[in-house]
Amino acid sequence: MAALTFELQATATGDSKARAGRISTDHGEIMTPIFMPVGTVGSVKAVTQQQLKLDVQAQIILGNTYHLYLRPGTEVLQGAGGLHRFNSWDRPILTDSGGYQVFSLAANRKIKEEGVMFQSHIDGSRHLFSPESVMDIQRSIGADIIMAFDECPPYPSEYDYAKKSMGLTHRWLDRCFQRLADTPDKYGYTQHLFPIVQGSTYKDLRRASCEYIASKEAAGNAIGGLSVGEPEEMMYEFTALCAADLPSHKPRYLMGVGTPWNILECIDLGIDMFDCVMPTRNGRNGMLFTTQGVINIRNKKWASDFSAIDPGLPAEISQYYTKAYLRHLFISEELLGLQLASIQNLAFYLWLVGEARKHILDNSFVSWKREMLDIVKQRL
RNA sequence: GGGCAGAUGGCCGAGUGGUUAAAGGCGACAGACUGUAAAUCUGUUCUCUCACGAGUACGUAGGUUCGAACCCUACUCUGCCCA
Repeated sequence: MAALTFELQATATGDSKARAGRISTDHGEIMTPIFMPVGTVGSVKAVTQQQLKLDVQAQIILGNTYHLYLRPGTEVLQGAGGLHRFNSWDRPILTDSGGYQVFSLAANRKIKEEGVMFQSHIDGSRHLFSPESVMDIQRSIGADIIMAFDECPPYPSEYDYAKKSMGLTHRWLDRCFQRLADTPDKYGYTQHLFPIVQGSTYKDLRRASCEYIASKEAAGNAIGGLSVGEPEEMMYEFTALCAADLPSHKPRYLMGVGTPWNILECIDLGIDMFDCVMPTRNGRNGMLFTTQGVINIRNKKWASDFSAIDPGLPAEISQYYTKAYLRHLFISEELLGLQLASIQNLAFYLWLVGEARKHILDNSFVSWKREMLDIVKQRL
């Protein structure tokens, strides 16, 4: 079937590097810039697939190799005919490789040249993740876009460690490409590997990594190892550096970012794809992102606020339910609260990137972004 | 009418002579969360003070003691049992 293609539709003028584009996959199109809801274990927590389509307007969602490998396991996923059929999501899917778990499960793993020995967070059992096994697992999951197996070094990292880690990520990348070339697509559509730039917070390493990654001429390129605790300005600095060094005719994916203002800034720097747990996790913890600003819905001030959750957002639930009711749901630990907050936040994120796209297309991105930043950062 | 048990901070509940403004839980009030080990985690929660610190507080009133939430007496209230 068709290859993954990227059509660059517009680029902002002046200092802005923002662009609008269209990614075509065998499961449909993705209009960029885009935010991708995270559905680690094959489920965007607390949100149904119907809600993702109708309320959130999600175009592509994520899954995670490490988590899906542990549960339900590749046998079940293959039996289902891949993750799309398993979770009934017929639009594009991207799977992260487990590289982030090398970082977040640091206490339970050991990194070697061959790969990473993981101890399952579920039952403590030991598993080896190698570039080859991770490609095989992602073949079984069947995502449209699959990520290279990388090491995401912590911040801060010593130069020597960052350099060695980057080298390892690059060698693993070669093995990922090789394995992918050696194995067929399983479900009749094409899977595309995105390599990941590393190099921690060292400019020469980041440049070298970008050069190496770009030389692979992959369908799209990702920037990893950022938003792991470094100052926000530093994250922007390295995003700018990497975005400038990665090819402009391929989508650029900034992994794990971020807040609404992070996303606006990074769109400005030339990023096309984002993912982050923030809208869902923070939503479940009572933090709402709205077109008016940020709300902690558990705060007493909302107890008798009968205005809509977010009057400025087109999503139905944002209009239909009130802040006071949503607060009540949170205080009462009603599950519906988790669902409404998650949908609100995701719908807001998708609205935000959609608006950004509109303003890039009609060449008004820069002034719109400036106004939007102030609103979106505001604490209500 | 008699017997027994009990009364602790918004609530539940530990404490039975000094290191107790009083454990713990709940509730309440804030904060954190960035390729998800997260419907999670952290902090505050008698009054006054930015703080140091001071003042009040373990049913009520009195007493013993250098010192009492803790011991004694009376009273009030609550629960259970017997009439």
